[in-house]
Amino acid sequence: MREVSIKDVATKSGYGVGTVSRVLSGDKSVKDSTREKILKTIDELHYVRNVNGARLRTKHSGVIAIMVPIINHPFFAEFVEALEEEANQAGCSLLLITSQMNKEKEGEILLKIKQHEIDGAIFVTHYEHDEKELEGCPLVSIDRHLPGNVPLVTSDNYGSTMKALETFYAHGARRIGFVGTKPTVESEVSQRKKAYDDFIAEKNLPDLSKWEDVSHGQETKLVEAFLKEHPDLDAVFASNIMVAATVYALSIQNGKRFPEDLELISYDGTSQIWSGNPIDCVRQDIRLMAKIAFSTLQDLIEERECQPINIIPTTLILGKTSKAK
Amino acid sequence: MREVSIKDVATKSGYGVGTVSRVLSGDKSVKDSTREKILKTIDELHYVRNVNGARLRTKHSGVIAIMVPIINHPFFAEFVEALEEEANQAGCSLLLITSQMNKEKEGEILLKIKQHEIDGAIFVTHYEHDEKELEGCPLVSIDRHLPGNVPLVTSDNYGSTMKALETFYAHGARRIGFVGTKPTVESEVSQRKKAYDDFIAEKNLPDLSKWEDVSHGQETKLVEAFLKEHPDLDAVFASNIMVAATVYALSIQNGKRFPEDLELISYDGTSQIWSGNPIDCVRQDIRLMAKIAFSTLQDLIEERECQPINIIPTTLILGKTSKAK
DNA sequence: CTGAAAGCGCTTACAG
DNA sequence: CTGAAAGCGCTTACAG
Repeated sequence: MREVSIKDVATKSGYGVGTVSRVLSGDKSVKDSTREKILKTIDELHYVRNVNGARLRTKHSGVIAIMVPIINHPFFAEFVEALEEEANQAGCSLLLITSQMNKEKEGEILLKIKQHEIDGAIFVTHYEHDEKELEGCPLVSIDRHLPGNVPLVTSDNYGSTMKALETFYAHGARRIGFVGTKPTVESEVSQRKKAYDDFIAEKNLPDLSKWEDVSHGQETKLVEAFLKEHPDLDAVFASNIMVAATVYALSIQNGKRFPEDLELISYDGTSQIWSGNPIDCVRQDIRLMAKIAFSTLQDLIEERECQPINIIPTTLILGKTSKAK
Repeated sequence: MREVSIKDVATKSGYGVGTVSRVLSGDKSVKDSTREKILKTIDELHYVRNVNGARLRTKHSGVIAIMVPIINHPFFAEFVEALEEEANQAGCSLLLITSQMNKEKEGEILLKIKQHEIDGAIFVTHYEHDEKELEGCPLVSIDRHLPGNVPLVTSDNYGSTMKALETFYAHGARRIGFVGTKPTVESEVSQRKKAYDDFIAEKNLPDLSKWEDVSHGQETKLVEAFLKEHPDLDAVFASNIMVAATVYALSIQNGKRFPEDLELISYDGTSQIWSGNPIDCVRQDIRLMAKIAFSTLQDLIEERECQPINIIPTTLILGKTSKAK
């Protein structure tokens, strides 16, 4: 049995397929009484529009892809969730692609765009293709400068870190540490470390930092080494929440109390590490980042002008593991 | 400028579009020399196949959807990641839909199937539509019986929980607690509680349980109340890792040591709560669950017979927060 | 306000 | 082993 198509609706309602199509797309020019009759027929026939016919014709799929290194990570997960909401509001579907640090998968996005499977994509990942390949592909990057003129959305990494460090300083901390996982590829995230370096240089403080390229899930070793090297810290700034949670857990196991014995602020304080996660943090406005990223991508897809660099402000959430109020 | 289509390849190579299509789909019947020439032309023209033409014709999209309540959660995230890998290996793309406890979004999946946007979907979520609606839609459910004959994939909730409880008992624990978040809708997850109930009845132990419908992120209150009600436990079984992590964190903050003062085993020990997460657990074989779910869905899509109920065995990971070895 | 027709880019029996 | 042709289901100028 053939599925019911726009033709069946046209025949049964007594109008042409063009008019049915106009009703489907909400075209204002259709007479009200016509619209009603057609809608009634659609209902009677349980007609549902086949998107592949439309996509073939219009050359737009209404699908975008999001590419993240991994999904089981608070920041990436929250970003994906926020992006999905943005996309859905605009009537778009979201294709998920996890790069798993696998370069091949990164190229797949470009292929999918050329295949007209997706209209564009957002990258929250390392990417090392050359300008030539990216040409003509609607792409937006998070936290990382891409070659060509791919727009960038990032948070205020430098300024927020600096502000957090100043907070420690203002409350008397002088032995201020910094621990973090260095990104494999240069990205805006490195501005967190740069802020620390500038800060200690300016205040003439000792360099108590550990900043290494460690894969996700291996943070424990990094943090253990860091805490062993610097057993007498007043305060620690952690470059992300996984590292911060490890600092917190290890220190508590060693009988330390926050903030009395040690202060801690983390970049990236997404909500779900464990329920009731108390760590003070620089909170990125992930929803806003997703919103800007999506609207920028839409501009690109519809060939409008767009902002090449978007730096989203953050909020400092304090009161539990640092002495600030 | 028009994009290059299969017609251009046909014209330039001197063959018909049918033959080009056969080369594209790897049809064996094409002569080697022909294939080579066409491949060369494809390369020269930088031709890329438009999937929407193919989808319209074949009525298959090669896309499936995964629907989870939220993505920022270790179990769901790992499952999605595993499923993506399965799908990709089979040449399928994965559409992500987060239900956010919003019933409307659940209906969208069905619509997308009817619209031919996706070939089928996997549900890891509550679902309350009636049998009629699900009819003819290729769907697989995780952890939850759906109306109609939607195949189910789940882990051995009852048996694994029982085994963990027996472990406590074997090491002398008698004040054994159970704490967990009760699913809003009846699901296989409730078998964990049932195992506890049966266990204490059989061993004639006191009921030290708390099992309530609490939303994700609100586990702290539940656990606090539980620990206050039962301050003198020997052992706790937590129905999921978010709850377990909260039990762990709160107990450590109160000076308890694991496993000396308190034993703890969790259902659902995914790796990333914090790096180095030490909690003993019933580990679900998420990869295998994803694999079975995907292959079952494929069977449905291609109208083959499939197993209606699939119970995947688990592994008990012990040695750190329980006294077992 | 509406219809007839062209065409988006592909695949697949069918015939040879 | 290959070609010509039909058709998947839609949208959109164009004409009236």
